[in-house]
Amino acid sequence: MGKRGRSLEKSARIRTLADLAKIAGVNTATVSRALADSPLVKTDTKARIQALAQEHGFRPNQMAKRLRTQRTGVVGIVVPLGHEKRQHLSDPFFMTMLGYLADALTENGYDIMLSRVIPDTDDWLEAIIGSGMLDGVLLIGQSDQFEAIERVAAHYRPLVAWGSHWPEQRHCSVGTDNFAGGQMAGQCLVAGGARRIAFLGEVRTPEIGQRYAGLCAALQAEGLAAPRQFDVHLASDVMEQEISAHIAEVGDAIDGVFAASDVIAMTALRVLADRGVVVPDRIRVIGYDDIPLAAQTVPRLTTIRQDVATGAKAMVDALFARIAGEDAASVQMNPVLVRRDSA
Amino acid sequence: MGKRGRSLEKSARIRTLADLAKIAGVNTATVSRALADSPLVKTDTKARIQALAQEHGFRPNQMAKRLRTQRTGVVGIVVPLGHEKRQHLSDPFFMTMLGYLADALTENGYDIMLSRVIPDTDDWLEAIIGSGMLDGVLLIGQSDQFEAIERVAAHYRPLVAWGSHWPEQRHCSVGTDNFAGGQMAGQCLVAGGARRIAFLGEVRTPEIGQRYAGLCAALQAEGLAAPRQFDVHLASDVMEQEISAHIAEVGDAIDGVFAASDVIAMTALRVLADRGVVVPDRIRVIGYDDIPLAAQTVPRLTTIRQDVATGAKAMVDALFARIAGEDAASVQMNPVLVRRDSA
DNA sequence: GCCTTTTGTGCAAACGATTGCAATATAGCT
DNA sequence: AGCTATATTGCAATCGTTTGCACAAAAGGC
Repeated sequence: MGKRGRSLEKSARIRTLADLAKIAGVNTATVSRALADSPLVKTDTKARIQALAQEHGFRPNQMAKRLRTQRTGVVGIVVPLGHEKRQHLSDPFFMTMLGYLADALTENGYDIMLSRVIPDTDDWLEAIIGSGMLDGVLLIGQSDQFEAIERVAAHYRPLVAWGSHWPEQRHCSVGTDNFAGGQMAGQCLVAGGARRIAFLGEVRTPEIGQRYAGLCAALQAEGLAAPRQFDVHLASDVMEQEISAHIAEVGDAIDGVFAASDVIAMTALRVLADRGVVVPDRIRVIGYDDIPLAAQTVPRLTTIRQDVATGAKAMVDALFARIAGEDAASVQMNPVLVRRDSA
Repeated sequence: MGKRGRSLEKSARIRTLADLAKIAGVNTATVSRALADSPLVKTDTKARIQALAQEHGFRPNQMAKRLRTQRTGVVGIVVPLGHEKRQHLSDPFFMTMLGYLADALTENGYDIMLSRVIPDTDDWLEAIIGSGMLDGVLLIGQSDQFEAIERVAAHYRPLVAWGSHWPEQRHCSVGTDNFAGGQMAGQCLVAGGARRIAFLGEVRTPEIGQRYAGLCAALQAEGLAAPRQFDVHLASDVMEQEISAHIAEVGDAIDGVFAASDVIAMTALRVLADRGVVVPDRIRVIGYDDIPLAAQTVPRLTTIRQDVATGAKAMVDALFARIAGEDAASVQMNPVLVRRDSA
């Protein structure tokens, strides 16, 4: 006839080290060490405490642990959306990257804190870092925030960004050689017979800007006219209209399209199909990234592959090195042309 | 002699409330209240302290704050991958969902902790919850972990899952009526003239199982034969081969395909194109989800839309209610048929 | 047996914030 | 001026761990 009816068997829940210490008849210190599997505590005491913990489903409070150890075990993954306010966290390339990063981090016992940031104030990165919650930060893409990243990198080491690398750059970045990638795309289009080429994508961000630069260089090397460049927003609801308008504008004046990403390329493919333009016969199309779905389009998309898996691994390796206080240089990987049916 | 003091502008960094309190000449309590914009502290003191904090770029240590307040301000987003060990966090539907969830949570001042879990031990959810790091948990998909979720939901309230709802279910779920969606898909295929239908997808998870059940019901209502069902793995590198094999196996025996997700449908479209099968004339294809890229396929994919945006909002609303101690019922939304060109 | 080592445990001080309560300064009234 | 009500600020306890150090018990050496 106890008043508290529901706590039948299990007496008060074990929530803290102290609780557990009490029922184990030892000090919290011992419990703490036992759970950490410290060699300091006697083997049977350890076993007994661990069993007790298991039985009561006890898990130490992470907040307290982190406060005490000054190690959070959390790394932040941040997607800066500076140039693309309406974009949702949905670009398949970034998402695949996120998946691999998540894998690598979880494997190493780190938790992930995800932020999708629209850099409105200029201290967005400082805010994330200064919260004291993070052992390190991974940026997926530099967006148009190169300056902000540089500034922070000057005094904050455990920071690695996916993206471009510039000669004078201070922050650690991992990425493919976008200039080379752009060149390859250009050469591929030209080799297929294309002469008048359009580039679909905003060139304001370093990554895409370099791809565009590579394309220009390739065309120039062949003695061809500079490409026409069109801005394209990544928000899915406007992209198709924009591309459609651009294609309509250039009409027959082009015979090749280099899209800044596969999603853009796929949309372009769709728009061209609508207009009855046969790809690649009439217009050749090449994308960038090689997202999984790129192999499933009709026609299959020719594209420049960025190897996400090794890229993610490189990012995490670099980050761990920097967390450990070592130094880690930027890495620039080589993109590879994946020749399929669209160019 | 002047005392050592404020003249050293660049002196020791301000890291703690105490540091700031010292240079402000007040107690930590006042600083704490000032930064929290408490009405208890005098307006000018407040302003002075805030200015000082700003100037030194001071941000309070979150770990300490959370330990003290017992509120973490973090919600966990967990993607259970029970039935699909090789899947990376990459299904566009889940990713779009993640984006919307991230938006809604960040808007409300919550941080996100992302876990991609392969439920190897059966207390994976307990482990996540018991860490004391999370104010609440959002599950993106139930996978085949219905039992585990139910078990935890019995004693842990702030938990909301995307997925199916069963009559006897205890945990709060938000999702579309998958049975109805399956029915709609079936009816659409039949209305277009299809008679022998294949279902592409594993029926082990409740969500997809219900879609399949809906399809069966629709066919039965029309007096048609039961559909053929094929397992398909979500890992992108094997999916195409699997589907290809399945299509080859049934050969001319089918004239309609209902894919459990748009990604599967897109791959099916590709496979059919390879075989020279004209969609929808020879085989009609319908997908599920309506991911952004579904509108960009050739031919454009007919599909059953799940409204991610309102779904995510509903999940977050329910979670907040539950965090606040209120009760929130499961919600089941109506899927809608998006008729495009593939069926 | 006495004096070192070696093992195990316990004590208590951090970690850096928040907050109930006490204390003081200021204002408001006769 | 005297006294109360109110606006500010300070004190100190607390959140739940970890860990340096002291300490006790057992073991080893002579």
